[in-house]
Amino acid sequence: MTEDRQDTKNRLLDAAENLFSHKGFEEVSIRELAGAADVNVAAVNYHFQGKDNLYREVIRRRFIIQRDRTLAAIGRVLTENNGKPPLDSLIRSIVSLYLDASLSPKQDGAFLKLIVRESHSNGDHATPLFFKEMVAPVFRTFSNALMQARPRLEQEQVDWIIASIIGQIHHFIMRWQKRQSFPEDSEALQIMLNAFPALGLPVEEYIQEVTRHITQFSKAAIDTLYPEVSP
Amino acid sequence: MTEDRQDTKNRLLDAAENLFSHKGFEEVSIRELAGAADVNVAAVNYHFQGKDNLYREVIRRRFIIQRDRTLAAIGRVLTENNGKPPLDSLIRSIVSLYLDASLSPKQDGAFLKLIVRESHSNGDHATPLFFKEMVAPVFRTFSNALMQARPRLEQEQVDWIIASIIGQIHHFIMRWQKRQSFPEDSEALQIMLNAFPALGLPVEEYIQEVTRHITQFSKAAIDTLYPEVSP
DNA sequence: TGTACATCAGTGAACGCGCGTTCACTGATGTAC
DNA sequence: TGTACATCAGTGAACGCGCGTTCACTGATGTAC
Repeated sequence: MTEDRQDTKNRLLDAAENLFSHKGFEEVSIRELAGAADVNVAAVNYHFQGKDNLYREVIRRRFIIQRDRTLAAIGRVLTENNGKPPLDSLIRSIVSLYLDASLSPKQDGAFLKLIVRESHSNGDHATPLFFKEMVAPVFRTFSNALMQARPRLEQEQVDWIIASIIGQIHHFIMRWQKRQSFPEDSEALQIMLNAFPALGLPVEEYIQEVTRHITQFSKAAIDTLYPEVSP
Repeated sequence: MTEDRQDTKNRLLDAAENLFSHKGFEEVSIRELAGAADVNVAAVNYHFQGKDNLYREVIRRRFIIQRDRTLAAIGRVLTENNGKPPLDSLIRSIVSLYLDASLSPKQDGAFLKLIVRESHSNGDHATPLFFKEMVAPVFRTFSNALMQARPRLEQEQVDWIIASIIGQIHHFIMRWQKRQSFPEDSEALQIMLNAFPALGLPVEEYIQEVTRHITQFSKAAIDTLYPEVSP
């Protein structure tokens, strides 16, 4: 079968997606990948001409999926509200989409951690790709939707608002990841749980609570700073 | 002189602080450190028994300085206002302190990038130290100060507010760092500047603008969500 | 004051290891005549 | 239909490299008698 002939390549892609998502680029070795895919070490270079390319291929595939989901979600909020979406629906849809894709075990791999990782890393393995295929279109669409929701907002104000929302999303994703990486009885974990008890919740409830908080916090700020009705 | 006898060790510490701040733990090799300090490779192990310990020593020294500055700054805002600080003064003091320590070239090393890095890394090189000596006391003090400023706030609400503020701070620091790491004429940089023009400002103005934004955004959210006067 | 020894900072070279990559090879499938 | 050759997925072993670390050593300073 033709599937059989592609078997090694596909198994490598699957293993790579899983391992890269959970550990990041540098922390996964080619031998580890080959082992997980039950494949020879040389296979990575045979099929992908290098570790970097395999990473890029994994990343591109997932980023495009998430980008399309994001654009679709925003589009849905727009059409459901005849082009004038409520601010909180808009924010809520994007926040829950990203948290879900990043943290939910239902998702096919916690791949969106890669976005946070990619945002913070200094590496060049996939950054240009990430900005061109993910950041640019998502920013543009989200930005436009915000201006539909609040027509008096200026572009520069929207830029700042988006930064604050994305910053919060990343931070709450990071907190969850960090929490997971701690030994269950470590002092650091105690400190973390004490400063932020929500990290003790099951993941689905954590996602809900974070979504609720970011949405209401950001909406409250926008409503107060940039009121829509003239005084 | 006794200083001469400690010369190698101090030169290593200085070089380590500089290099680790700018590149992170994994990205700095012992040979690089030794080269920068004009010292033999074996010196790191001789003086610090390993790369990890050198890293921890650098980190501890700097974190303690920054922690004490933070506690002092919050204390100052409190005493200047007789224990009832205006919310925006409180937020502004902590935001500007962190941005300054992270991004300003006036600072003795951009060492606070280490905090962002340490927050997001999965490594264990200095994390317990970081949580115990930095996160815990700063959180407690900031938390108490917020409750002085808004006595009706409950602890759980304060936890969420702090997370949102810290999340924004980290994100704007990250954006600046990421921007610096891009080649001057890259497409990714163009996309970034387009989505967030403030990154084109000189660093001092960037710090000012970010401080202004986070402060007013967060204060507006808090004022609206948790109004101090009963309706 | 002089000598013997201990202590210490610092060195140069080498070690072992894991990494990404390369190379010569196998064995099955497809194609040409 | 049968044979010769090309193409391709996949392999096993080895290569070169940079890493953190170790080891035997030097040479200056401090201490004891």
